[in-house]
Amino acid sequence: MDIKKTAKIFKALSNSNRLELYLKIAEAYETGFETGGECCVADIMGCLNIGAPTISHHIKELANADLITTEKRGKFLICRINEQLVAEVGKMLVLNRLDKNPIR
Amino acid sequence: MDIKKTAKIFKALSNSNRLELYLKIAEAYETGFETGGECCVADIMGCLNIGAPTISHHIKELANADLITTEKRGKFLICRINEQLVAEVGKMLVLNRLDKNPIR
DNA sequence: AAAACGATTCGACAGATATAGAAGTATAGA
DNA sequence: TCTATACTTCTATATCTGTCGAATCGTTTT
Repeated sequence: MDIKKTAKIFKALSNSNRLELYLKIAEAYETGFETGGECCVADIMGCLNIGAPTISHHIKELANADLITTEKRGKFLICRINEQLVAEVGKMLVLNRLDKNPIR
Repeated sequence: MDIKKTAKIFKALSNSNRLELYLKIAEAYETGFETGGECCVADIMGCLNIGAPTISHHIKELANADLITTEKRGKFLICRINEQLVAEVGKMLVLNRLDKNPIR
């Protein structure tokens, strides 16, 4: 993955409210068996202390960084985690020094 | 780990140059057997197209997020990865839905 | 002691960001 | 069809950020 895209991903997670937003979606994704792991904006607005326009803006940023995907269903916006990308980023972060230099 | 601290870590990695800086340090850390995995600012200045004051500033941000530790040795500043924190963040990012919901 | 070197601090500034309020759009329900 | 709901768009603003040049500091070399 290229540096600019990676930085963009981190930037999307660099704001407390946006990170919390992301974690809420991830949580719904992990626990949501029946619901299919979905999460809509109104659910979130209650927990976070920010207005709807701001949430809308944040969601767009998360989607723009490919961290989530969105889908309009009726009047709701459904958010889902982009599982693959998240896994990729997670791997990239972790050092593998110990594998290369087993003695240290 | 608390949300604010986590957001701060991501913010530290959210700028291309700073991320590259971090990766350079990580690289030195991974390959640096003889050197002890250290890395000084002057080494970096060559690769990145930014001035010394900016690098100094970026390093402080990385250190402030606990991603790296620094140590003054003579006129050099030595940077090292905070291996433990990085591993922690990496883990936090990864979803564990599959473990919880093995059927899906 | 003087010069060179590596890094830091300060001040400035253009550009980005988070947020809100007001108004708008589209869908759902009565 | 009217109203309510869920979300978006637009606009404005206060704050934050990345970067630089100039000056400075501490260490090493000559």
